[in-house]
Amino acid sequence: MGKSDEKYVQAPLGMKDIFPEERLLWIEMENAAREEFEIAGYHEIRTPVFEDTRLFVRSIGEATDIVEKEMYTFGDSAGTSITLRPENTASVMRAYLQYELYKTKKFQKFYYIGSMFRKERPQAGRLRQFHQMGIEAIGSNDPLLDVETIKVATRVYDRLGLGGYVVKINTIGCEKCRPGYREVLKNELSKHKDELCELCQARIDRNVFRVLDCKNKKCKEIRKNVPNTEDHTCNDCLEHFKIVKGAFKDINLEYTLDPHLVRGLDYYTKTVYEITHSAMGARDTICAGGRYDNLISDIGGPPTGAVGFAAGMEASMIALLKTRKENQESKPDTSPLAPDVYIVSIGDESRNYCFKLLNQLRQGGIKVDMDYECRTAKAQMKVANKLDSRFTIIMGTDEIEKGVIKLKNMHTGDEDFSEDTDKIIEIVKGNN
RNA sequence: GUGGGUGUAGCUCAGCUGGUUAGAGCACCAGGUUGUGGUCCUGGGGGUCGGGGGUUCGAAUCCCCUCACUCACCCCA
Repeated sequence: MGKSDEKYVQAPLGMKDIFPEERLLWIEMENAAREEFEIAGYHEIRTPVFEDTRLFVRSIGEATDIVEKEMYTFGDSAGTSITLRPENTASVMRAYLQYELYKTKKFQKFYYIGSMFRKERPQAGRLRQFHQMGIEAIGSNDPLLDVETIKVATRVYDRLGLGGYVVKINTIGCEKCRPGYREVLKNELSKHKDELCELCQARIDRNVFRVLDCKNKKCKEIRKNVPNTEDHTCNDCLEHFKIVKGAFKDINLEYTLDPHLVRGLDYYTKTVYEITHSAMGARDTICAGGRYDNLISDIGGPPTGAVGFAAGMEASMIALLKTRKENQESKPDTSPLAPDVYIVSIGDESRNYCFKLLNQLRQGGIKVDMDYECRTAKAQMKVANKLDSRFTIIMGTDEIEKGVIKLKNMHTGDEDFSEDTDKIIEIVKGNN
């Protein structure tokens, strides 16, 4: 079969397979996240991978690129429009609302880890099916929670040994002061419209805040003379932000104030933040989040303060791999995928005997495998070596007749005989 | 959606301005060692040179189309 064969099918664009070796890193990252999340009192919620399309349109915002052109939207047989989740926050809020969790316990903490879907052109660390892990603290306006969520994210990275990340924070105001600032920005920038890059000219009407983080030189020049976010933020938001900054100091967490930091999703209010990593290059955000006090009311619930983040797992992994490579971390002596024992069967007549032994050893908790290709003893030994098996058991007619098991230590080359399977299990387990 | 780059063996890649049966390293398989790995030696299998069309006596090489992958932009994690 060739790649031109009409039967040949490959994974759709932007979809990736993760094989056992790479999966080890995923497990490591997931475990680090789970442990830190649980330590901070966040518990896992698993929401459906698809939702009613309206949920995302209302929460993320109609005019965002995600909703306009990046969602995987289908009609089901009943004619309702469903969409593969492009992010998880909306779903968590929907669940909070749907089960009226606020009635029994207003304040709740959740975390999630899972696949998200966005139909965009894939590139480094960005796929159409990608993975995010994140936390949400729902039901409180406490600024301390803004900082808590950031601290939890950094603890996950610290646990993984990812150094060199930068925490950036900003406030984007609330529904009271944000519209006013939007108008001021529009007016100011319109005066220099001709000097702005083509993209920013469009952004003035579309999403004026985006001009603030444009990388174009001229745009950077122009916005220097534009009033700052904080000048147009209401007292409420300023006070909130002040407490946030103070809390950073209290727990010795470093941050960079980035007045140009904006968010692309409509639901953010007040504090927004990003964690970036230099190993990434052009697109350096590995984690982003903020407060979204209006999201729940936007989808029909009571006014409810909430804050959280989403970390891109592929992006985080690229950063992690790069720093590990730079630090030249030594590889473990034994492969985590290696079996403890590989059974070499000599002669077809011994195979059933070996299969029985294999199952006895597995019953005893030993990671053990054998040859299923009826290969020569030499070939089986090679496989054992390749798998990095610590032991081999060599069984031929001699051993079976004598009623013994021949155990070979692959590191030392020593061979031992034993009549007792339990003794074998003991030896293997004692040699970790 | 826009722009650039790349498609030759399972993997990483050679293959000069078109010239005989398309190569290397690694990996794989077998033998050397008739029941024993990691080193070494010997041999072997595997490619319609992404696909289609064109130019030519002759195309992996030049031209066109197409597909795939990849990087960047937009946007976002």
